Amino acid sequence: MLTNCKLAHQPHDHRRCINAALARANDLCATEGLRLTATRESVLRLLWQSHRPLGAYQLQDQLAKLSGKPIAPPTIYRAVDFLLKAGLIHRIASLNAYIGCPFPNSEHSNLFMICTECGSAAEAALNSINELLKSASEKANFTLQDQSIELFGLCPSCSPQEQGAETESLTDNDYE
Amino acid sequence: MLTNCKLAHQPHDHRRCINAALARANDLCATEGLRLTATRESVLRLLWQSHRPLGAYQLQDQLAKLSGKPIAPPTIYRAVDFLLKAGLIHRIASLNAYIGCPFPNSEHSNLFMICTECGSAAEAALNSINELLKSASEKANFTLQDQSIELFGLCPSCSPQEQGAETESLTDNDYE
DNA sequence: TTTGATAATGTTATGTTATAACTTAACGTA
DNA sequence: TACGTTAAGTTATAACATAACATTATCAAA
Repeated sequence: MLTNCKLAHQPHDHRRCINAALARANDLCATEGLRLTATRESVLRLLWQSHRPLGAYQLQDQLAKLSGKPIAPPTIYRAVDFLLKAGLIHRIASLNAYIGCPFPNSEHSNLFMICTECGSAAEAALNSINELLKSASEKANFTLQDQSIELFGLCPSCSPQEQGAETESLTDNDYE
Repeated sequence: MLTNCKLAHQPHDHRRCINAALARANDLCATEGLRLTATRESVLRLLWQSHRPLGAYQLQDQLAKLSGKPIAPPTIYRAVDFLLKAGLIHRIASLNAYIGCPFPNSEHSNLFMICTECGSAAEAALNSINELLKSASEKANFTLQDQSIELFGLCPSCSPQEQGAETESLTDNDYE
């Protein structure tokens, strides 16, 4: 399992997340001949500022504060569309919100663990899930094109159970 | 796998679907002491009229036509909320739309196969998926409360591949 | 270095989905 | 009947998203 659970659900220094995300974004744009403009970069930064998914109008407010001038919704949606198409962020449909992708170059499950208490969300990629969904689709003669898996519950920090249990079986990236 | 794939994705007589759904709804309401009022029943009927998920404002239009008088959004949303809480319908977040639940009394996976071509949607319940998601959550110390799995692709009727392949491995309810 | 094509952004308005807040009607019970 | 409860009507608005068109930036080719 590839995931950013530990980072996403626990307090930590986001600057490293942000820098790593920007480095990945710059790489990708250089490779693909895309332009990471100021607005797009700001939106990506904002999404990495927290591990909570942010809605378009939250992004609008924050970007307006940062830039000191009003920002219109289309500006936000354009930046978001660009980042979505580039695979740098994801949309979480049940929240109408967006979140940075921690491993844009890897195989995806589009699986998110969303904390109903604190709002944080972690992404995970799981081959076994992908295979299971693929085989279920085949059995149903359904030509699978895309998937979205949203799990709701309590993140480690918000869970009532003892925090002691370590998540040692996870391959947790550090993204430095 | 418990599913209504065959029915959902192929043309058939919806009257049996509707009648079966209403029977289930009446049963459930009798058991739980809930009221299936005229509005709620109409919304449930409309949702079973097609196997396409319908949005709130589609329901509004259709209900207005049926009743011959304008219907306000809250009326629809109240009926939808009631049916959701009763477990008689589901919300498909990526579509902002609602669909009847074919097996309200069974274990759920909240897994939908949504055709990007014709818009039909089938529900499936799969123990193996539920177990996999449960164990992945446990590994991440995530206390799973709820889940939503939305698969996008081509239903059997819209798939380019030969239609001949039978879905014999499915336990497909007929809901009569 | 101009020019012209393309990409990105600004701007205004509007479409779409969902809910708040308050009022009225209908139903069940004593 | 009066009362409590649940549902529905009504109006307005919040929240999310896009259409349509004008303007500006970018960059390569003439």
